[in-house]
Amino acid sequence: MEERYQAKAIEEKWQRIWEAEQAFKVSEDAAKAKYYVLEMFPYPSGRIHMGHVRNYSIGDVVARYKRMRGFNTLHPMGWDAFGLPAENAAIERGVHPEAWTQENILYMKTQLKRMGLSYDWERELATCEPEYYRWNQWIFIQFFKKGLAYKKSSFVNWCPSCETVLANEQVIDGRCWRCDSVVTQKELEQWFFRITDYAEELLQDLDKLAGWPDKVLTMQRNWIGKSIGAEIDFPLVGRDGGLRIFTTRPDTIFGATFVSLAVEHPLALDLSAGTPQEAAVRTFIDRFKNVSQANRGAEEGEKEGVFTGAYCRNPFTEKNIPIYLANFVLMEYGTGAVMAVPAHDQRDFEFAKKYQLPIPIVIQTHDHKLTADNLTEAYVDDGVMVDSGIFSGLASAAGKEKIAAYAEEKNWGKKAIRYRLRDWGVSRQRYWGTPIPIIYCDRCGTVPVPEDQLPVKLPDDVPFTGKGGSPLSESKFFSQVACPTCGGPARRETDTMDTFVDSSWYFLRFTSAHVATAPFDIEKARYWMAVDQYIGGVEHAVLHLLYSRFFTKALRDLDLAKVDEPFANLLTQGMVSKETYRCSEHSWLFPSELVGSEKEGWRCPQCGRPVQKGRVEKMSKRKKNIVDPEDLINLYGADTARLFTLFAAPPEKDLEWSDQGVEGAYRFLSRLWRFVFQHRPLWTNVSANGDASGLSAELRELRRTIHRTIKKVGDDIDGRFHFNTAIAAIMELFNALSAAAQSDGQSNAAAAVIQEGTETIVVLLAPFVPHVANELWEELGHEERLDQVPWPSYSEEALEEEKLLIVVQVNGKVRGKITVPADVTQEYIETNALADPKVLSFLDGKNV
RNA sequence: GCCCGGAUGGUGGAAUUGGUAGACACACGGGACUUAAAAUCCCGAGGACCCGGAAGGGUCCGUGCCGGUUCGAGUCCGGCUCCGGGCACCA
Repeated sequence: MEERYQAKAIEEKWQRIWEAEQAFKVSEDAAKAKYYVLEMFPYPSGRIHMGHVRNYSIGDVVARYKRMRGFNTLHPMGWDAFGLPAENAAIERGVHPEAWTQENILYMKTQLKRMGLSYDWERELATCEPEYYRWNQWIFIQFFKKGLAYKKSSFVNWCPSCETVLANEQVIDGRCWRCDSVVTQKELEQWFFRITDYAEELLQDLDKLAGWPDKVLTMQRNWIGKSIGAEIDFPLVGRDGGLRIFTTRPDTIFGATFVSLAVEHPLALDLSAGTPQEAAVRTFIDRFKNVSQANRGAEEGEKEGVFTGAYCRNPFTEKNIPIYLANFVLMEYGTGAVMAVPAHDQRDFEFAKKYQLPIPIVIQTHDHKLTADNLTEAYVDDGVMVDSGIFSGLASAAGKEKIAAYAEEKNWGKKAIRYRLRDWGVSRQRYWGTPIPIIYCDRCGTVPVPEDQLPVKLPDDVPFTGKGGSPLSESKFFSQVACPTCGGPARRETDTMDTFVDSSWYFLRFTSAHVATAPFDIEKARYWMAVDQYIGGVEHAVLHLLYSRFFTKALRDLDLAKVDEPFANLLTQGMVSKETYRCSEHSWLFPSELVGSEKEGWRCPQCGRPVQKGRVEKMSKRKKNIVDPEDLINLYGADTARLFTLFAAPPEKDLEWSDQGVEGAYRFLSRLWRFVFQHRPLWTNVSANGDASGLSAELRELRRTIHRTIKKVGDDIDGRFHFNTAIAAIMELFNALSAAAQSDGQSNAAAAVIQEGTETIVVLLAPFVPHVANELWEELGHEERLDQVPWPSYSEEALEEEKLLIVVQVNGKVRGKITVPADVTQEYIETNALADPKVLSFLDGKNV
């Protein structure tokens, strides 16, 4: 190798070596401590982007570091390969989703390999392969048998223009994400997973996840949304039965002056039958029933309702109160019926004002300042119960308990707990997903596909039209099937599964990626699970991470998984952003398109208008602020790309892209490279034997710096993930070595310490910039691959300070600095500190 | 509206437990090398002010704003402002 740093040749060389030697292949080894580090696997969109580079660079540092620390380290990679873009490509360009996906996987795999990521590629998997998705189907059937998968009719988001169901996350402000049509509601038969069975455990076990960011824990807690309250029956007046309501504020029940129902409530129409209100109610229901919840208020939060003509009795006040339908009541939460307490609930307050319903105060502030007249908004805080019969005078907190207990005693209702979490609808009317392995027979009903007939493969005779309905039903042979139970004519389910199913257990599959007889090998999973460190974007804080936790628990209850939680530690990395440029006339512009200069101001290439440097935003094609990792690798090499993304910001923070910063990273590697080749000739006769005796004070200090750096870099990587400060410390050490080499590069003693320092830098850099570190290690005359070198340990003896700098503060302000030998007494320091003239000048009186 | 984060030089960011604020890097300025440029190397730098011929030395201010605790606060407490994110009629 020559004296110029040539990233391309070095990187190709080491990637070849790692491949040939299967350097990162692992298997179970009971003798070694295991470590499982996993980055969220990518969707094969075509090319990797900077978010991937950042995510996988972070994971690779952890993997390589843990390996050097002696852990048996599992670091796999695969493809979340089902999903909509492949189907859209098929519709728009006539490529089969399978071909499109495989091509993308192939290309992205070469890109990842060029990053030098230390994956065990033998465990590679793609969720669109029948060998993978057959186990989605198998798990579905196990869930079905346990009642965890079930079918029910439910309202779904429906785009009338695309004629398809939309997932909640595809509805933006009540409109379709693709065509911008107003989303409606449609009732469809859908398959669900009973995730709500695990609501309480999913909530409780968040406390076990000490290694997760608080932010994510909070988001999951809110998503599960546990509410404690009571269900109480309000008997109907003039007919049998009652309305069961759910409330978290039973203490306000004496203030309930009406009841509100969702338009979907089963009794909604029935109650008005035969009353003068019937027509109005029918109109109201028709107006709202197909409108998605997000679109039900004409304006933000506008309350609307209609009287049903019917009454029910508040069991506590024994008064008859009217029943209304209201546009803001949700059928899916609670019971679809709400006791309305206008004085103490803002929605009910607005509703009562609008329809002139009474607003009695039943919770008073402690200074009794609420009156019917001065109430301008609902009083929703705690207080003292008033006008509440025998409960008057109780604090509202105590009242909640007492009222609920009283209702239970009288058999009017019971204490109840509700969650916002809904069961997980997994049916998708799509082609490119896992076929749901169910057969419908007129005689036998809903029958799962027998396990020995799995996988139910995707048919390849489906036209891709983009029209509504399930594409699988267009296949000539797919749907028609003999009933597995009776042999009679039957039809297959033609919906496919939500792709989140695929990603809910792939981390288990990685422990035995190619086992053909089970979703994963139980013993291997027992060895590797849980994932010790999971790394990915915060956008998955709820859905993917919650579904994976649910799957892990459900598979545990099927005696497959042996852990309660899949991911012991979670790191959510920030996004990669860059400045944008925008012309008022011609929208977003690439920086390279701009004309003019930084000093004179940039102008638009089309209209010549001045262009302002815009906000720093997440990299996106639309905003033209992307950097293609491939260009970066071609220009500087993978090591530079890795070094910059790791150095520019701590992993959990957003990273602002800087082209100059990349240059800086490259310069550092070049400088190190040159340094090694320049000084190596001096090291042929010396060896770093760690013997410090006879070294000058300067060299002893240099050795101290070396060992301090070893300690700091280890501490920074381990658990803290402060890669930016770890790299900064390495740079500091390098600066110190450079300075030493310049002032005293000739003596044998100095050469030995500088050699020790240089080797230390190369080893410490191995997790961050593996190619150049490996190459330099070899150039330094080492036979064994740097990947196999253990992480260096620091010497306590070398760390020991001989002299200490003592900062003397007077009233918190630095007034003097004294240097003392490390082994002196307290009095010695005090005496010297008080002898310092500067300190003295600030000490008019006594010292503390 | 509710719940989480965050705010430190020209910029990205350091400061791990309340103890020298601004490590490291980028950008910038100056110098060396060069016919020249690039590359490389060296030096400088928070702000205001003071002493000195100079090298240098010193004082005060300074971590979004106001207040508090403490010998001492970027760090802890109370009250705001702004920015980012999540949830959003959940009874």
